[in-house]
Amino acid sequence: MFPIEEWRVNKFMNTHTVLIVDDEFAIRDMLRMALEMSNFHCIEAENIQQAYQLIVDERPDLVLLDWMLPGGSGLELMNRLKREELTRDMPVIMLTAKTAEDNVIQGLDVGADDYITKPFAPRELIARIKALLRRAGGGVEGEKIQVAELLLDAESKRIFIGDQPLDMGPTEFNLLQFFMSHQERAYTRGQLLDQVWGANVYVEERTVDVHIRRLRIALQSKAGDYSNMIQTVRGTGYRFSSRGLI
Amino acid sequence: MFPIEEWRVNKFMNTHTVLIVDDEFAIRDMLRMALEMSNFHCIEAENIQQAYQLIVDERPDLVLLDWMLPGGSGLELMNRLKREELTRDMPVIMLTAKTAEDNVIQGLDVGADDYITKPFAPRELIARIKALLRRAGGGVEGEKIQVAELLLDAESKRIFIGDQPLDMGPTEFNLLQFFMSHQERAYTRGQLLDQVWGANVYVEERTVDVHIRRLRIALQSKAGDYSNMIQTVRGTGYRFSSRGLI
DNA sequence: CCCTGGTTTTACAGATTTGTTACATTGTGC
DNA sequence: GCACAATGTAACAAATCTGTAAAACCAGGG
Repeated sequence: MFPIEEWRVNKFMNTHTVLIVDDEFAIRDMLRMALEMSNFHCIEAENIQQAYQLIVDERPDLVLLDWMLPGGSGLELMNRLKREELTRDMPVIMLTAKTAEDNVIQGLDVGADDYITKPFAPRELIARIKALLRRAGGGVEGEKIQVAELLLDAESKRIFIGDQPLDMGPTEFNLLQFFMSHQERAYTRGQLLDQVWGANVYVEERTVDVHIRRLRIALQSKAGDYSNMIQTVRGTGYRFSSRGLI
Repeated sequence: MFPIEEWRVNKFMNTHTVLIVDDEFAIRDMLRMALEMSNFHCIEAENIQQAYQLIVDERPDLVLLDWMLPGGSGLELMNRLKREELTRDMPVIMLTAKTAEDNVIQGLDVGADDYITKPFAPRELIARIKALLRRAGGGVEGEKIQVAELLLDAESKRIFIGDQPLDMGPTEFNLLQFFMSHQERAYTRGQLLDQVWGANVYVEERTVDVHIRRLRIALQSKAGDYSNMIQTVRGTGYRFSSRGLI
């Protein structure tokens, strides 16, 4: 396989992806600067359409949304995000230019999770982002999920059975992480692709099977065999379940 | 979302209908080619009137709509679709050309569920269509129905007696799901075929008997025997009842 | 530029599910 | 009790789905 330590050091380490939505290049650049300083990974959009695509495709952990955008306010996007199941609980911070109190109230009303008025101190922005991410679940510190002796540590990106670390690839890890945080529910291959790979990536559905297999293999270790928690749901897809088979 | 019958039919036949709206024959042809390669069923319209007609008549699963159309832009159709209850949930992908002129509208959110700019790779189009169909149809209610110790968990697609999961095929599961959500009522074989198999599916009525038998067998487990809840209504068909047999 | 580890595609084998048929059994009205 | 219709059963071949191995592909590091 591969040494786990190594890919842990890549750019996805324990970084969160933040989508910056603003039409002014200068602002985007400034924000990117500030965020990357604090180890966030940034993607940018300059209009609503681009933003929506990126949100669906890349599933950022948080959205920084400018209130004023040409051709439809950020409010429009906001509504849309809150309307759809897939994006409903993605945290959004609204950027407002002036301290018009109405705007602030409106922004909160539509479902923005927080707001910040320009100009602002980078430290404040970072603080708010971290707070939101923490609140959104998972948190910057990384989560741990345990089922019986099987322990997933999101922060270190490792899986243990007891205290024996398992060896598996990044995709297998992500798959397992998704499964362990969505137990007892059957997912189609398509849904798994959406959730684990990201929407709109073009890969064959059968690819999922292959990774499922590798995950199952990885879950069989001297310390214990948890491979039967990854269950096949014939005609549908797969499911993670700590309850017995059949 | 979609009426359940429709969803089932599509699922069963594994073919979705896509309406292509574009005034240029060449484009329509190209799109049709790409789509049929991936097992989609295509219908075409070259103007808004035709398109609307087809949408109402044939209820496609998804609409591919060109932005530039003679005699009223695609925007017009878009608005209409989103305004009407009947068509509001129909996913629409907007085709936009990447000319400077069109950049003006780039930022506008007209309510399309996704956008793709010409020229595009067929693979990308297919990927986006699939993702969208998944999102549209994926709102399946995750219900749990319990009768005595018998528990149907739609989300995980499993049946339990107590906490012992049962083993049965997909068709048996669907059959039981239908029965458990329509208890105390007799259905003819024909009705069951319509409801569980999907409308306009050609299978012998006696096939139902066979699946009823398989379901009954599945409902007999060490943990309990619920097979007598599937009752024969002589001269009519079958019924699910939690009250005892007559 | 090649290596290397990881991912995706592909092809095929094996397993399960499914619809049908033929035959057995049951129930009903006479 | 008989005849007949309706339903239960078992077996089978076709269709589908999943598991698996291996080849093709890709990106990053030397």
